[in-house]
Amino acid sequence: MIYDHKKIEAKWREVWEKEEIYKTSKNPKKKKYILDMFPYPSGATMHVGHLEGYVATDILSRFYRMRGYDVLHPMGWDAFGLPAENYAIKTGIHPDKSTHDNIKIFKKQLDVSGLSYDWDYEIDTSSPEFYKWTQTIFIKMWQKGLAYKKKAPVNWCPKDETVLANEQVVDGKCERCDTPVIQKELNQWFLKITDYADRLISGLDGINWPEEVKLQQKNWIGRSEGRIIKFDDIEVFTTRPETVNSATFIAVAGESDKFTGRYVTNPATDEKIPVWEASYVMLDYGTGAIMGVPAYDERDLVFAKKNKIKIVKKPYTKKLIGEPKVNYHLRDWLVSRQRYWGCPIPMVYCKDHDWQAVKFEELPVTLPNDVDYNPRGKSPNASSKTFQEGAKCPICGKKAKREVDTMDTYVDSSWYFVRFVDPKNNNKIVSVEASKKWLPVDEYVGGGHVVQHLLFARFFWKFMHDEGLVDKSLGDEPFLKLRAPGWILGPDSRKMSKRWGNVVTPDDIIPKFGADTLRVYEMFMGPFDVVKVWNLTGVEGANRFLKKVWRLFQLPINPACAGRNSQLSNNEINYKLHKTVKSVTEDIENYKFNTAIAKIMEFVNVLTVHSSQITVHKLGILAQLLAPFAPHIAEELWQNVLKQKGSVHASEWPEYDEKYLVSNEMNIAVQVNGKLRGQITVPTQIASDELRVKTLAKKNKKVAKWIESGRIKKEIFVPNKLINFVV
RNA sequence: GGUGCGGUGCUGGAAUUGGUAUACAGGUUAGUCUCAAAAACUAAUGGUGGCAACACCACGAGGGUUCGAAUCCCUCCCGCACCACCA
Repeated sequence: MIYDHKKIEAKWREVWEKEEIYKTSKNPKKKKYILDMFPYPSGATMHVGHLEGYVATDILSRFYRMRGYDVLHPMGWDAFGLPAENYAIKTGIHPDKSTHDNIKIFKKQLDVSGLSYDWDYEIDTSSPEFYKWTQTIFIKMWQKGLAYKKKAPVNWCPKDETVLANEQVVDGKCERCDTPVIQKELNQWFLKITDYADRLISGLDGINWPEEVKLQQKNWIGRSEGRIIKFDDIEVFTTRPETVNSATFIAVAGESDKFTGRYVTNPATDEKIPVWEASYVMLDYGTGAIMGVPAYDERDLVFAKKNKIKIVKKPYTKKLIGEPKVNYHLRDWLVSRQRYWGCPIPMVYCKDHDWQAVKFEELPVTLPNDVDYNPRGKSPNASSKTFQEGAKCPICGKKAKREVDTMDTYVDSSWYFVRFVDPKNNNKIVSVEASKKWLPVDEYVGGGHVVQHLLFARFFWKFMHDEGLVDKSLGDEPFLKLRAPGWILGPDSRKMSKRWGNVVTPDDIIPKFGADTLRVYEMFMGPFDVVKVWNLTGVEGANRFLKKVWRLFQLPINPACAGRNSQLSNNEINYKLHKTVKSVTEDIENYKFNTAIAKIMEFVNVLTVHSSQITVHKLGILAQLLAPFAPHIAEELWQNVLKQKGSVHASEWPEYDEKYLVSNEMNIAVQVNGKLRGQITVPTQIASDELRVKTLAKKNKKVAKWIESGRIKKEIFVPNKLINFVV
């Protein structure tokens, strides 16, 4: 029988679905919530890079299930967003239709990859059942004063005709279309994330995240401690108040560098100093004005020299003046979007009562279908004839006007992981029981570069936690552990893109090699978190490995002749078996999937060479170790070749026994002056006996040659490992 | 400019509580099988010298600590990522 991945994979996926082996426990005892960052179902198909993280969480989910954990491993769709709307403008196809068509394709791709999601927990942020609760949370924030509307200069993209958050402006350009962003005064809704700035920093200490991602969060928040000092009516912010007596000018934010003609008093010296406009001072940081201290600050020095301002260097003052103040780079989050395909902001405007929230029982405020979503500088919802129907002030009951803007899609992804634990609850965002059963997220996998998503999601969680919307006992961080897969580059070492024609999709690989090969290759490519280059010969290598495993299982099993035509004793092979189980277990826990596979390969090689040692027991363990990585072939081998009862994925993960991890003999390295000169093999019992090892080592011919000429000055003995003679 | 991460065979990478460098793959070469090819299998594969035993040299470069350094410290070079007039 040859390895026919097509037959095997389709067959087992059908069986798994019928037998519902991935259904989530209703009553978890030992829980693990394992989560991917959910995808935006775009028109471009998923490529092998997207799959990397999904395979990793699938391996973890299968592994922890086998270890007796109750696992929640859901998947859903970040379905609102600009691309679907832009597509609609171009083609006339409604975003709801194109998005859901895409979801079907994505889901199919995930399925053929053998991913063990429980689709009963699927969510879709564009469904009224979901966004009803997005609106609920928005209103709860408004009630707490955390959502407010104000006129503000905002970043405006003239091409997309929408405002952008600071985070969506890259080098002064729109992150989506690269159009230069302009400033425009508009009335906008903001969320007061700045109230949480300090907690968003301090919370990082207790969570298991990559240091670089934590650092990015800290930089983004950009906390700096300093003082506000008054120079007459001009306030400046400084982090070095002790240098105020050396301040020789004031600079306020301006377009070009020029003297204003004004002078103000330096409160530390009582001297009159000039007020300048300077382009290097930013309007929206601190007070928009600085004190110029050319003696201690490089940029101030450059400015002073250029404009012939005097430079004075005095020792620091001991007495600090001004008021202590903490400044942040982080701004309040602008969430209004003048767009259609998003969650409507559930607010109404009443002439007498200003902005009011729609009553909870009237939610959701649904997106109208009768809109013209061509951009005309205002929200498409304003063009709907039905959208304003029934809008009334919750206080006086008179007719009111609905907010026509929608929310930034980052709002949806800021709390979706909460909804996943109780996705069908019609009465609450999430029930207390469900939140206590599963939250917080234990393993979160996705791009570490998404600073904003992680910051916003932590902010929402902290709010929900403070308000008791999720149980307070769950702590105030939502993602206990985070790991980010490294990019997979195309075969030409460039980022996969249509433009380069170097996109590799699962459909390019699975029909020919199978999902198991794809999964094994992706995990074997290199360390999970580093950038890797796609290489087809590597895929063939992974396929060769699975074929080799297949052939190994076809060999006759005959325990009676074990040890007869093999140089390996039972003890030795048990040592290798148990060591493999130990390392694979530890490697999976630590996301070291590449070395886990390498160790399985080593064991396969051992069994292939010493085929007389093959037993059902050993092959069974091998199939189990392989199961998280290559679920289909493992199942076929487990059930059909080894005739085991039930699914390998429902079997109990093998335990290793410490007693087998001690072999009979040990290799001791012998060094002379730190250089390896020989090796001796000694019985394990004496491997830590310095005197006996020393005696044996000196007798070794190769070693003797190097020590005969001189007297041994020193001997260093590391038990079980090595002995070093210094001559 | 700042901060962080990294640099190991022909290639991807193992090895980091200091203790036998190059696990596991990929590639290449030779061989077996075949009319031939593919597949599969076997062997070799860091460099230099040597028939060989063996020796010396190699973990970006240089230095240091140590009996012993890919691993720790210092200086420099290179690459990647994020932030960037942040007062």
